[in-house]
Amino acid sequence: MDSVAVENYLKSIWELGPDDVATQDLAKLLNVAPASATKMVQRLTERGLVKHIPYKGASLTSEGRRRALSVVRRHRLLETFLSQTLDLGREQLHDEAENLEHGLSTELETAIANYLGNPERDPHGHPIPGPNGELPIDEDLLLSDCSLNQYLVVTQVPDRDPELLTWLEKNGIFPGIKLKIVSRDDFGGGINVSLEDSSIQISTSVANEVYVKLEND
Amino acid sequence: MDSVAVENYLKSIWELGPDDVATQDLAKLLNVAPASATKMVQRLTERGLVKHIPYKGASLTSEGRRRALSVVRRHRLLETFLSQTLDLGREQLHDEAENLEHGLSTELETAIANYLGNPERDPHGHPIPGPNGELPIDEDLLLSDCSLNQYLVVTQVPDRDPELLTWLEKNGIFPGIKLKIVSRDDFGGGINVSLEDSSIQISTSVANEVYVKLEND
DNA sequence: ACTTTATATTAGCTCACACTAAATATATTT
DNA sequence: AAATATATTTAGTGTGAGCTAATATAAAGT
Repeated sequence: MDSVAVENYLKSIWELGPDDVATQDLAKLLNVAPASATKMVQRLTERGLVKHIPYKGASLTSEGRRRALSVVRRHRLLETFLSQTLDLGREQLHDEAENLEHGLSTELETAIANYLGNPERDPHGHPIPGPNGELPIDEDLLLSDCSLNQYLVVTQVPDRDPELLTWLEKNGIFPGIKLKIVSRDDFGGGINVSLEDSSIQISTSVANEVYVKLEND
Repeated sequence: MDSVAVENYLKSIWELGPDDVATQDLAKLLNVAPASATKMVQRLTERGLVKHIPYKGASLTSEGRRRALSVVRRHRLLETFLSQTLDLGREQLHDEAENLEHGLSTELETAIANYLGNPERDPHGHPIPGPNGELPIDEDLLLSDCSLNQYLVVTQVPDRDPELLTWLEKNGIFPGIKLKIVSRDDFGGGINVSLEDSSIQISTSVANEVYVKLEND
């Protein structure tokens, strides 16, 4: 079984991937010194889980990817399970799942998946990999890329930043919500969207983390 | 925060306690070499969590006990939570809780406790310590100590051995079940009990792990 | 009381995973 | 193209937690 550290590295490389993951980005995400990340990347390369081109970047081998997606699956199933049983705010889910994911046995993973009816998305709208690491193709659009006046439905919000998530929640932006971009401020100033019964301004950086689909899909 | 290893040692010392816990027993319970257990006991003594008299045995300090009971609380809450949401067999619960207990944050612990209505016992009937390490006095009687023909109710069954637990379950022995000892075989041969609508023989070693109370309490 | 046996501890090693400081590559400016 | 800046890797350490082999202590048997 992979150690907690190994699981976290694999997951992080996957999140930063697909390739040329920079040592520094990895180190920052995991809160370790860059040298520590280099070292671990080398260990993982030894084990055949990572391919590393020194001074260029790291990427997962197919086995590494399989294991990374297993962690992601456990994480997202746990988020879904916790949000469905206890009622925690969407913004607490991430950290709790992060703590528990490493201790979830295959049997319990399966039991939870069955209990939930094998969901395809977690409460943030992120797709849940299958038990063998299959990840459905994600065709969602970046909110910031959409044209004006299209009828859109929010499909995914970011999960890592509780502050941001609380803000989004408070302003009615979460998976399933319908909205429309009504105008675009010049010079990267953000976009103005109208929801069911409110309208708000969203900065470009936030709009870059929200995914949507066309309403009639 | 205590490491997983430290939490496991504290919990095991508590389980084997209250005092003069033998290095060997600890090592066996944790599947490590005796020397490793000695080493850890010394580290814990350094940290003020354990009192150790060399060649005699180890015991928890009050702070050590507090932390051990925190682990036990998380463990038992998780068992209860899992058994209530998913329906796992009583015999799977222990191992799953064992894996997850170390990753349970205080917030989630509280959320689960509230969700469950702050239960006092887990599915095996073991008392759940309070959030500050208070453990209610356990007045249950050992089945093997009870007299013949008393009306008894099972309160606790062991949780560590899935085989045994499956056997007990199959023979109708679990918390809440009423029974009566009808006779006692000589020379440690066990006891014969009658349940609602069956009667079985229970070996002394098993009867030493089942607790009961008088029916009218 | 002495010897044997069982149990504990110490000594010395190993591995995983972190760190800092120093060295080396690569990228960016001037 | 040289000089500077940034990113990455190497070298060297430390700590936690495990192991085996050797030694010490306590308990039991003669």
